[in-house]
Amino acid sequence: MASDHTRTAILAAAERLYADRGFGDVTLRDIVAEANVNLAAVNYHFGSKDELIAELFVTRSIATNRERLRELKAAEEQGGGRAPIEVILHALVGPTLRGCLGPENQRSTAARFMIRASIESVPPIRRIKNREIDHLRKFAGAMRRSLPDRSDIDIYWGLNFALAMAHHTIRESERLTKLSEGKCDLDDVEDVVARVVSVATMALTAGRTEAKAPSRLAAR
Amino acid sequence: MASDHTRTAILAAAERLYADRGFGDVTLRDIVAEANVNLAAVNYHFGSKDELIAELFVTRSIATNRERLRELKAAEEQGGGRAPIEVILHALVGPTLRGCLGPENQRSTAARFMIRASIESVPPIRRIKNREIDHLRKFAGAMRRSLPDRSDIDIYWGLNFALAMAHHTIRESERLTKLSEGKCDLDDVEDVVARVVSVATMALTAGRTEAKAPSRLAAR
DNA sequence: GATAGTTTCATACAACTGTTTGAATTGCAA
DNA sequence: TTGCAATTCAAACAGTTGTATGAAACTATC
Repeated sequence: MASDHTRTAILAAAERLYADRGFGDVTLRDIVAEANVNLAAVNYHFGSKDELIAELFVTRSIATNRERLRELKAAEEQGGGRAPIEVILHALVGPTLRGCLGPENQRSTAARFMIRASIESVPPIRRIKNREIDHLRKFAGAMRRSLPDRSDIDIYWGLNFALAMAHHTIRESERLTKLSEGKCDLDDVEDVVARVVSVATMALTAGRTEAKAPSRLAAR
Repeated sequence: MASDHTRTAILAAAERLYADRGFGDVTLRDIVAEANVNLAAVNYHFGSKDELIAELFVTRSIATNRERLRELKAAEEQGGGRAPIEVILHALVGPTLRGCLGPENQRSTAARFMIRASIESVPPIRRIKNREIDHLRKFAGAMRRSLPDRSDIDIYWGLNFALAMAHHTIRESERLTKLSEGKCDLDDVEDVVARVVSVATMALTAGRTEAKAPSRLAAR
């Protein structure tokens, strides 16, 4: 019951501050000042600072994961249980990239928070990330169904590289912009997604079939 | 002058502790206890905690960078100013991967420290990383010479993806092992390097020439 | 062996952290 | 209104942090 107003205000303020300044130098006192609530409110409503961070991260994580699985499921249903590998990879990296890149001024606080979380990775967040493996396994399964002639090893490496490119591009987007002197346009999110998916697809299909047609050809 | 013994002991102890437990929860008191020196010694010899961390990181960084440039230069000289793209990529990701992967028990403290630095990225380290762009530009230059028909945009994206795969694999090596149930062997460093180089090469040469022969064919 | 410069040491300091406390206030039901 | 629970609040707490101090111990030079 109750208005929940304080709770909400703390969550919003914390997300904003963490997104802007990182976990390292944002204190509870900064948060409650920004939220215009009393210092003790954080411990009253959340138990501890770590639980506050965890709640923020979990909320955003399950939103992203749900989005990913929604795309994946739709693709597999349409393909009769077997989706093209590009579509699977698109479902894997699309939601994250779409959430975390794009014009900075229209990037949501939630997105900027998740970028921070991927850069700094404080203990409470690291604990949660470890539980993400089950979620990734679902994608590995879909990839195996899509490319039944590829070994598990190759599947996992492909999955790893796809996530690598997506996350690294998010983490180091500033550096890539500076390095390329603006030539790499990170605001064109769909182009970034297409590049990541394309390379990951090549990684998974090289020396086997054409990149375009995931097939069930010869075994290794 | 002087024996430098204290200085050295502090550096060694700090590197070991940071590598094992992360920057977050290693205090100066932990370090001086491990090094068997007085608390004030850190400030006396290094000025501040941040300067100690910075010194550790720059030492290791320039070692890695020197190694990378050595490989790159040798390759370009042998190729008469133009090295095959695979060899350039090998010089880019090889030293880091070789330093940070491999059987855990024979992984150097320096390597484990650098992994930490890439995961946690505290302020003094972040400041130094920003100066790494000049170093990367040298590789971009070599890649451009190797693939003169590719646009700068593609070069930078290829560079970005190569670093992405290498660093992410290091950062998340534990997770990949767990996810693949040990099927992906991260101790076989040369296999990992080959995989990263192979995928990055494909990314840079796809739709242009065969992956094997970096050539000077038709323009885009 | 006295002197000057460097290095070590125990200790204190000042600031900041997340958390707790217990009293005041609020909101709502009877 | 009365009573009771939920919430807010100011204040203090307990712990830790990096840093500074000034005296002691050492080292090498003359």
